[in-house]
Amino acid sequence: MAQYSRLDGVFAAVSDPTRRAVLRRLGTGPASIGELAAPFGMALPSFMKHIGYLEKTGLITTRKTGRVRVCTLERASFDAIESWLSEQRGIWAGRTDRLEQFVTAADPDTRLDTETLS
Amino acid sequence: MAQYSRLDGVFAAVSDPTRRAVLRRLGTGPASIGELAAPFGMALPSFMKHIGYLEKTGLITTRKTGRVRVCTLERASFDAIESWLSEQRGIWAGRTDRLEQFVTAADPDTRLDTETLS
DNA sequence: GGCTAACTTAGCCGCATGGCTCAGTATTCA
DNA sequence: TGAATACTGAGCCATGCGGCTAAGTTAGCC
Repeated sequence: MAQYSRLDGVFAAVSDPTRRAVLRRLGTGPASIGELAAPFGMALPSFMKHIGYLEKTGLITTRKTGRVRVCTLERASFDAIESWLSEQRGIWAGRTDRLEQFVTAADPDTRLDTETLS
Repeated sequence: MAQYSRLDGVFAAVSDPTRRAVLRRLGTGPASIGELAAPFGMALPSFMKHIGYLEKTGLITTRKTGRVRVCTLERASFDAIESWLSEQRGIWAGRTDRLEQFVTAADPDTRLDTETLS
């Protein structure tokens, strides 16, 4: 059991203030590592871990051009959170059937997470 | 500042599949610790840690009656997630001013210049 | 070629998380 | 009263996170 859901990673990634700040900045457009790291009084390797985490969970993508790595926000990955919220709210409303739309339309991980409980 | 910490905790709490399952179950109504723990092949003290975490972050409240502790979902605490999503989407849309209502104590990174997109 | 900028890799450290067991406490029930 | 139920507390352990430094690599420029 304990199947890993995409949600695990997404929520964990978003639980850190540094990473949320990065996501916020990337919401305005792509940026390089150095540019993103500048506002934080943090060693670059430390900052890179955050970037690596965000990329691993699919919240951002990166591409290296020359010696500069550019990060781009992946807006679609936020849908997992939205879906989860909708699911939860659907349960509160007492109509689980309704959210089948969201869940089945989402990625396999979300489905897995759903059937973990029942 | 320091209004983050709530989001930190909420997202961290929600990043665990066991805890999400608990939240889902509690969405249908209050339940005792034992009742909640039953579906998981987990020692009770381990499970209690999850409950403690959920309570600490305000996602649930608990009350002990006799020897049974009953847990209740605190729906309002989900608003923090909703607000954060709204903020993020607001940034994508290029209008930060609008979401000032939600995020009052945001940090300096929230500001951005209106350029691309409407 | 040689210098600098922009990462990148390797490795260390302290603390928190998520699991466990082995008791202990407090109700409830026969 | 005594046993069973339902937690609760203490403490151990492995892993992972978030920070650091030091050294290496690659690209761009004079």
